[in-house]
Amino acid sequence: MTEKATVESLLDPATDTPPALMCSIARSLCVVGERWTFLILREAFWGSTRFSEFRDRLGIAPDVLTDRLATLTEAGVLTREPYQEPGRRVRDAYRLTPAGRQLQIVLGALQQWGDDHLPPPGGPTVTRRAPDGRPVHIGFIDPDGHEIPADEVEFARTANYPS
Amino acid sequence: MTEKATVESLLDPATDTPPALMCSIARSLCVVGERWTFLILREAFWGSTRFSEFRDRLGIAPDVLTDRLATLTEAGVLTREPYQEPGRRVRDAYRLTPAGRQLQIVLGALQQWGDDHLPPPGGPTVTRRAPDGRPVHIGFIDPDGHEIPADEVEFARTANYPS
DNA sequence: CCGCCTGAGTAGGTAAATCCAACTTAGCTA
DNA sequence: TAGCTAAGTTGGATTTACCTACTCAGGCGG
Repeated sequence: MTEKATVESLLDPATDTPPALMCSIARSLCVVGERWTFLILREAFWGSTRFSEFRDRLGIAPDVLTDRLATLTEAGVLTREPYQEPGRRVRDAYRLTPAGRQLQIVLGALQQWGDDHLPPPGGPTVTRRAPDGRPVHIGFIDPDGHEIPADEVEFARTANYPS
Repeated sequence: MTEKATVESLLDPATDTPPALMCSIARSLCVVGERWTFLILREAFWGSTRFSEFRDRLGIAPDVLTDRLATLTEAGVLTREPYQEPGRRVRDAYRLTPAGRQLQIVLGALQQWGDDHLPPPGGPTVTRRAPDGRPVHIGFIDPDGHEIPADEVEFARTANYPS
């Protein structure tokens, strides 16, 4: 990982990547694992679309933001759409793609863990609710849509797992 | 974020942290958001407990590994336990705490997203199965244990959300 | 047309994190 | 007492992040 690891480079047999770096978690982290990326995504979920919104809300350096937005756009997590307010010039809006929206589960899981184990004074800062108003949590689910307790889930490497 | 952001520093009113950095996601990322951390946790879930196991499986630099293990131990995600093989000297084993085991949902969500959107050639490298053998996925669940589709979940900032 | 304003970056220098290889240390064994 | 090994530590080079200032393009007012 001396150079910036891309998904392509991890999967390229020519690079002698340690096998353990090739799993789905490592590939996801190539896209979303750099510093600031999850926070940028969080802002995108709250509705930020413009460069200056991300920069101002997060206090991130502009060159780093440029880099992260490019990585996310190339990976298909965000799209750039030309966008024009009346009487303003055209500019780009960064919006979540369907693939990006599916990262909501990852963000929600991080949020849930932080609420449970690093509680802020004053209680949680965000709630997740079903249409009927009841609280929603994140967990493992079987094909019928029923929760499976975490300690009953069996993880197994497939034949395709890098040895 | 010029110095290493700790959970304590984010919550300390004396530091003028941008408010958006104080949510549960940001606090979780102080613990698990640094480079290598998720991969170390993945190895811990697969059963690695010793310094050399993490180092050799991941190819991580030993000084970085020392730092990450210390961060995770201080945050209560791992514990150090003295451990002795017969005929060997005592050494420390790093094991997941209950709080650490709950990160399985975050890792599973990353894995699921990678399998869905950055598919490896040859199919998924890991499966998640219920005791009856059926596949398990990760998603939103109501208090009765029934799945809620992601697009029906409403996220709302509470009064405690930093403005 | 001309100068000004604004959003969206780019550039340059500094600080910090990472990487890599070599070295140290503490117990056990011979 | 010397050697072996796991678990780090240390020093120096490289990469990444940070921060400030600057550029660039389009729209607007005059």
